Amino acid sequence: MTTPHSACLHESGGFPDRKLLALLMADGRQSYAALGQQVELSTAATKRRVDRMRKEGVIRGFGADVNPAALGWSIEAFVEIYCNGQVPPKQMKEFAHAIPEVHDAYTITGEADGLLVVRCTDAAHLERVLGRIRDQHDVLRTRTAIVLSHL
Amino acid sequence: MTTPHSACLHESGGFPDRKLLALLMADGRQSYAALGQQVELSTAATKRRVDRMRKEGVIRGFGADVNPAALGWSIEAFVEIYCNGQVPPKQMKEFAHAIPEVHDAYTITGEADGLLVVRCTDAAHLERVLGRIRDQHDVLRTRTAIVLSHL
DNA sequence: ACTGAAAAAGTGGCCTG
DNA sequence: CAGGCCACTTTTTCAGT
Repeated sequence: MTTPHSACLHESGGFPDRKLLALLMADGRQSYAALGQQVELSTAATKRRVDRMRKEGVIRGFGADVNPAALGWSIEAFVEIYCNGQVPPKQMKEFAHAIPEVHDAYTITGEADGLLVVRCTDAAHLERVLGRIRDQHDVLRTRTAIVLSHL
Repeated sequence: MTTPHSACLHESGGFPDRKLLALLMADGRQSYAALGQQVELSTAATKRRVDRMRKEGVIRGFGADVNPAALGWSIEAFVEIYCNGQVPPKQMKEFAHAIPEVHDAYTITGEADGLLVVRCTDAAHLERVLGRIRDQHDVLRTRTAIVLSHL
């Protein structure tokens, strides 16, 4: 579910909202006062807009961008999974949740049925995780691409 | 460059740092006071730790998690690119920067040479972007997987 | 929608273990 | 050093216009 309930920014007055989103994506800890100056709105008006966008699901939340290497996750890999017959997204989700090294999971078009983003501490760890993925029911095979550089 | 300068959390005293990172990843707008309570540290000590982790590059920044659909990006796709000979990451980076619909770019191991994460407004838009990617020098072909669901 | 006052959060100094 | 404490500034929040 990528689109929760309401979706697109209504065109009327959508301009400050878009700018607010850009500013918040660049620095999610800015004060409402600072944001307000940049969009030429009062602090209160700025906060109301941000609160509304949060309630609408336009803003899903705020997070920190943490260097994975600093936490010991030195290897990142994309793992395509090829399944037996059709695999409902629900099942994908469940088994992705069961493996903590899986940081993102998608169902996709094309040859593969799913795509996992996996983070591991080292090659041996990745090998073990791939084994666990392949041991899941209905997973026929995997195709792994290790990230060499992130641009 | 995924690892800027210093990297791993020093083990001594690394515990509150890890917890802080987890808390900040879950909600990057919490106050230092609230964070401090959860790690049983004073407000000032909490801020000092967060500031240090920012300087060290452990925390790269803070951002808002924005629903792409709300901005009109209704299609997301992974595009593998297959190149002519070897392609230096620098070149990948340059051409990825040249196409604004490319939101992430990786060089990877395996059959493909690179992987792009692309966001478009609709199928026609995606088709145009794929055309532009294929028109780049040294790009032999692409292999696209459109995201059906994000788990 | 703006204003201003009260409450809360951010920031830096200083001292202790 | 890293942590707690304290004073000072900025920001947020909530009244009453």
